Amino acid sequence: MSAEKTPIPLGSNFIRAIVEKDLEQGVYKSRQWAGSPGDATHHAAGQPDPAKIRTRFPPEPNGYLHIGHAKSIFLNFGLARDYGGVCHLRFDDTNPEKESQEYVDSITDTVKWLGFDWQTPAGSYMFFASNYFDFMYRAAESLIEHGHAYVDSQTAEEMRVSRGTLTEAGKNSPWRDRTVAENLSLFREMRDGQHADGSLVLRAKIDMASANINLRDPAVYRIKRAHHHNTGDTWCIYPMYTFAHPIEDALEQITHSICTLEFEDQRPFYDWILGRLAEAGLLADPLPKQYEFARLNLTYVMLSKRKLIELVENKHVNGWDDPRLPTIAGTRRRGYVAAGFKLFTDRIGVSKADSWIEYTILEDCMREVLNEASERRIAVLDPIKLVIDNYADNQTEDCFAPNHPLKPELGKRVVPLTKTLWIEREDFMEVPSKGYFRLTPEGMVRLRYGYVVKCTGCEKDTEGNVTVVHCEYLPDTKSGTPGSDSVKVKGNIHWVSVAHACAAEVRLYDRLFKVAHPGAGDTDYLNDINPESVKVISVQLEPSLKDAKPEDKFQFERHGYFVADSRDSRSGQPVFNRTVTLRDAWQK
RNA sequence: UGGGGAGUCGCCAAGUUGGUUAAGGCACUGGGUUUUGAUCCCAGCAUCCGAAGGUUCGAGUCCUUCCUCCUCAGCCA
Repeated sequence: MSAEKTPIPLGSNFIRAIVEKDLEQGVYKSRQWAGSPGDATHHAAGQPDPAKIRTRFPPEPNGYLHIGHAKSIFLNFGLARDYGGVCHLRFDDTNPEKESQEYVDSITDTVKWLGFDWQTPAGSYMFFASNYFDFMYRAAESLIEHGHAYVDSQTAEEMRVSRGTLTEAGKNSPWRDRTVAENLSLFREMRDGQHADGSLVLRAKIDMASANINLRDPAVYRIKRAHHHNTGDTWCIYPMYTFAHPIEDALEQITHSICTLEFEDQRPFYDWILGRLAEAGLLADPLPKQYEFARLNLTYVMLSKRKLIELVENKHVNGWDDPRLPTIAGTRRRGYVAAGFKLFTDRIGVSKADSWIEYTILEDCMREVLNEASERRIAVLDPIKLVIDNYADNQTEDCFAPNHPLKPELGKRVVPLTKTLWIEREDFMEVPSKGYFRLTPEGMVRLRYGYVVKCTGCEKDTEGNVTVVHCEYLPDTKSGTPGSDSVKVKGNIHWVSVAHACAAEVRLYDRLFKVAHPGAGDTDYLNDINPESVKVISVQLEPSLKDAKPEDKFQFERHGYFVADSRDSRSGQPVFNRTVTLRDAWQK
């Protein structure tokens, strides 16, 4: 082999580099897997883990997944797929007040739709943090027994004050030195419901003077009488995320625990918990490691979970699957496709730099896969009549339109031509602007898949609006016949026979926000909502579109990609949503 | 003013232990093909890596100082 530089693989990023290095050094070789999550003894009785690495996608079921989650899903599932590993879908359900089965269902739907499955020949990899509550409780007692945790009787407010500030150390709680026995019995009383919500809290005993505020004796268990969607009323104490998460990862033998940047400060605590539990023999090396990457920011889009909930609950949009929303459910209804999200995540990469991705990148990704995948159809969105004056009144003629210009194997369909057609209002200009090459008085244009026609004039209403355009066709120019292109024209317009057209509703969607960074500074993001984010219009479709089924996707030639709405389409009466326009070098 | 991060072309983003012409994608600009002003093809597009010093034969990569941005003070995740 020569000493050439090896080419950088496409999609290389710092996390893949870490995984490759770990694999090369055999860091995780000694891991055991017992077939299900569990503690050190559980896995010790298992087999060497057939999965080279384990990652996880750990959503809290308190909302719908959005485009930012798609980035994380492709990262985690993609890593597992590419390196002979497995990715767990794990519901991080440690706060019963915010979580629900509805959200669990929407999340599983979304993950499946994006193309991933936790059902494998080796078993199911869907887990719930709440199924580990028993172990977590045991881990908490272990911490107490080893002097690493104590029950604090301070109020939340007292705790806040004694935590100190960013620049001043905190003060020890007066309850910090309770004996192990006292802590243990108090903690058991907490579990047994003998204390009021919020009256006591279990805290890790680390260092109230730490420069890292997250290490100033963080809370690990709180009393909260709430019904849990999975464990019901079994518990009245629940673990905090910072305590629970590393444990969830360890029980599942996760190797690479990937999260977003805001958890970076939490990593020392993540390692601290795991270290203490390993010392106690509850967990075994090698322990999971946490890595952080920059979350997705998209221009013109709101990806804050809290604000998304607000938009839905305050009816600024129509539900979680409103096609203007960046939820996966919304984008799906808009006509976005999983392959487009895959392309998108590959294209934007993964790094630790805060960045804003231009929304057009996502749109381009959708165009790219939709162009390849979608059959073409004709739709006139802003119809005016075109009358071919020299065409026989009652004649109907078949024209043949290819279903996909790049895929002749997809065949052709018949579109009927008659004397009176619908054409786009914008395809005729009485006084053409510079460079315009569609229909103009005296001008010639081809009726796509039909004849070349010569404009002869137009009719207008009293306000001067064009109502009907007149033309004459050139009989020897029919598409597909010999010599049809003897007359060269630059313009090419689409049309639908008035007698055959199917009238339908189309929703033209635009961005939900009119500014690149909604709510930037201290402004209210609600003021940045685009009042024209949706326009409902009545259109004329070619006859074959009448039978479109919900979620059928097409390219409406010269317009863009459209999808039959999954909620409002009826048999024989489809409603279409515009997914994204075609690129247009003429306008815009 | 504490801790933890990040700064490479308009937007992303590769850049192993310093090694000689700074990947790639998107956008953009030219040109070609085209019965979608679409697609596709071809070409161009950072003497420069937040700034200033320094070490070195050689620095985006090492050292020093500085600047900017993000993030942390929930019994949320």
